[in-house]
Formats: sequence, C-alpha cells, structure tokens
Amino acid sequence: MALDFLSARSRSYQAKRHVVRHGDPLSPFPIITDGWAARCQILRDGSRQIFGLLLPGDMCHFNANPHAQSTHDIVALSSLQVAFIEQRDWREIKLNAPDIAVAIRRYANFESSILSAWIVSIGRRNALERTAHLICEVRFRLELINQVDGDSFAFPLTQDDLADVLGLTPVHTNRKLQDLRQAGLITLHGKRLTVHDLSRLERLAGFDREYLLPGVRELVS
Amino acid sequence: MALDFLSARSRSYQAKRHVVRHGDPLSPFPIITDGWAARCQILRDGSRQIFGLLLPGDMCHFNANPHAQSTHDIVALSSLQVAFIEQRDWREIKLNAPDIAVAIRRYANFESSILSAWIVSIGRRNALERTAHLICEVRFRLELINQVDGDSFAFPLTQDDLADVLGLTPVHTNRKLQDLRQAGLITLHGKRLTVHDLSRLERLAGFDREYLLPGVRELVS
DNA sequence: CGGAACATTGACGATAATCAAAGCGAGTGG
DNA sequence: CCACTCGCTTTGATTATCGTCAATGTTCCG
Repeated sequence: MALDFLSARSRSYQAKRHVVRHGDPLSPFPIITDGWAARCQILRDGSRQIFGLLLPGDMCHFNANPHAQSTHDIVALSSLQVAFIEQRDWREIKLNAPDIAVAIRRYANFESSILSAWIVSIGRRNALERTAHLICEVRFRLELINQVDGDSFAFPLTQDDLADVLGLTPVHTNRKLQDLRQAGLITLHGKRLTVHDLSRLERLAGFDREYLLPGVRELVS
Repeated sequence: MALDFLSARSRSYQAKRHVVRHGDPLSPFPIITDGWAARCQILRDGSRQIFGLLLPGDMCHFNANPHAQSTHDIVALSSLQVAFIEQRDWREIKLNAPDIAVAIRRYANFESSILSAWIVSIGRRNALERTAHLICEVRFRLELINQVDGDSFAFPLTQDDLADVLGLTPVHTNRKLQDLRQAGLITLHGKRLTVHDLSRLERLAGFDREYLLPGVRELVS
C-alpha cells in the first residue's frame, strides 16, 4: 500500500516543511517508494543540518528508536510516496524470512558507512570536494536502484537543501556548484543533474566507492 | 579473556599508530575493556578524520562488515585492553540470550545517534560550541560507565587527536580550549578534564542529552 | 640531563559566512 | 496572453572564522 500523504511539498524554509516526527502514531516502519526525503535537525539559532538522504527504497525509521520522541525530524525534499509495513507484518517477516532480517542489518551498515563518510567529508574536505563527493555518493546510490539515465538523474534538492546537507551556506554552495559547472564536470538545471566526467569528478572528490560496496554486495545478493 | 595486545601507545602522527585493521584475521568481535580508541579515516593529503570514539564497553567492529576490508581504521588513543568474543560464542549468545542481541541492536542505535550528532556539530556549530559539545557528550558517556569522578574524568586525547575529532586544526583547537578555560568552564591538564560548570557548558554547546537517552534506557535495563 | 612529543603563541592568508540586492522562471490570476 | 508573484538562483562587497607557517615553551620520560 503506497500512500501519497506527503504529495504536496510545502514551502517555507525553517521547520515548516511537511514533517513526520519520529514516534508519530501513524508511522510504523515507513518505506519510501518514490521521491526524496531527509533526516535533519534544527538548531536553536534556526539553522538546519541534514544528516541523511532517504532515497526510494530507504526506510525512514531505520536507526530510530520507535518509542522515543527522537530529536530529529524527517522532511520531504520532493513530493513523496511512502509505504508502511505494519508492526505485526514486520514481526512475521522476521520470523518467516530471516534472509530479509539479515538484509536489513546489512542495510543498517550501509547507512552507518554513509554517516561516517559524511563526517569525513564535512570535517576534512573543502567545500568544492565536499560538494563533488556528495554528488558522487548520490549518483552511486541512484545507480543501485536504476534511477540513473545515462549520465544524468533527477536531483530534486534546492540549493538551500544542498547547503544543509553540506554544512555550508546557500550562497557558498551556489558558488561551488558554479565552479563545478565551469570546470565542465556537471550541469544542474531543472531538478536534473548531469555528470559529464564521472572519473574526474570522483578524483576531485576523493570518492572511493569501496566504502559503500560491502553493504551493497550483500544487499543485492 | 582480556588481552593487552595494544598496551604500548605508539607515537608518530600519521597512520603509524598501533592499528587494528578491519578484517584482520585476529579480530573476531573485539570489545574494549579499558582505554580509548577511535574509528578514523586518512585522506589522500594525509589529513585524518576521526568519526567515532570507542570507550570502555564499546565494540570495535560494531557497524562493520566482517568480511570486507573496510576503508576505515581503528586506532588506539591510549593504552588499551581489549576482550575478544569468538564467532561461535557469539552465535551461541544470539541463540541462548536473545536479550543480549536486543541490547546490541539498541547499542547500534546509540552509535548511530552519536554519528548523526557529530554531523550536526561539525556542519553547523562553530569551533567553540563544537568543542564544548564533544566534551559534554564524552562526559555523559563516561558517566554511564561510572568513569566520572566528581566533576572530572580521564581524558587521554592529545590536542591533535581532538582536532581530528572536531574537524579543526590543532592550533585552532588549542585556542578554543583556552577560551573554554578562560571562561572558567573547564580545566584540562595532564590527561584529566574537569568541568567546572556543566550546565553553562551544556548551554554553550547546545547539548541536549535526549538524543542519547532513548538508546540508554534500553541499554541499562 | 637530554630529547621527543605535546602545547602555546604570533603573524599572516585562505576559505567560508554574512548582508543586501538583483535576476530568473515556473505557475497564477486577471 | 500578459503581468505578477513567489521561490529560487546569482552576484558583489565585506567580514569572520578558521587554517597555515614557524617559532618558542613546556612536560614527560628514559
């Protein structure tokens, strides 16, 4: 069952987006079937940091504790379709299809690897490398779910969103995107991102797909 | 069985510390019983980012995939004692003591929360707040394992290590530590850290212990 | 006592943030 | 169909935070 309960993307910037709070009664194991979302936290001063991109196939609640009003939010970054797995179905799955339970655990590792890689990126790469790295990661993840069409793919993030992923200001994000464009590496227009020279982009980013592969090998098999 | 295989802390800065590589044959589920370690990654340019502090009781391998030469290292930050759980013992535990398996899963959530919080810190807090926040987190975690003595605790990290945790340079880290000292919030001397005014430090850091509690409630029970 | 790691200081430079304004473009209503 | 909005992107000027380089102290330990 896929619900379109978040179909309309809401507008204003700070904390006013359509939000599903962890622990909301209506959310037993949501899985994204279409569109992008993000895990994020809003700080006192109103600034926002995104620390997870949820693409189709990703589980919103994965690492969260069901019965805790977790301190982070899930926000929609595009129109979104979500499927719910009921708790009882879930228990049944775990009993009758242990393989799936294993896959889930692999998936958790996958998510953890991404978190770690983001820390490395934000902590030690400059704005340009960081931007490039994120693009490489997203492209790679989209490739896994067949959402890359040739050398381009849908990229619904606004530059403000992207800034909150990268830990930068929107203005600086804009400038670095332009640098990437002027270097002939990408074009980004109309919510669509094209990578013209993947290997050069990956080299610039210091992107090493190995950090994602282990989880993937298991996920795919 | 506790081995002292990493007892001597080695010296030089880059990648030359005593290191246990993920996937090393000798490491089936190591658990730290004394001392501190860290997960980290070294980049091309030689810079290092730490993305996880391992305190007594923490599992080195937790989120790693056993049969993958993971792209990150574990380094000792002090002399270290480690206990190993053999794979077969592990399987037995999972069968005969499901509660422990559950606890482990809670622990994974705990680790994930910390990773997320680090991203928020590095991405959106300035150097001073970030430093304060890390101190609050560490203090809190040490409190859980009864390693806080009054208002002070052992803090074996070098300022270089701390810089690699915070995503700063050693010089800047030094300056921010001095700011914290001059504000009368902490003293740090001889591998021992004293927090003089916890609530003020937490306010400065924007520290909200809620983000760690959910996992903890389960862990303790 | 000597040496090495670690901590601290100062001067200077680079990267990123801030502030403010202007341009663009898709969707809306007249 | 055009003009109007509103959200989003782009630009420029300026400032702040943090990084770099290099030297000097300090502590710890054999």
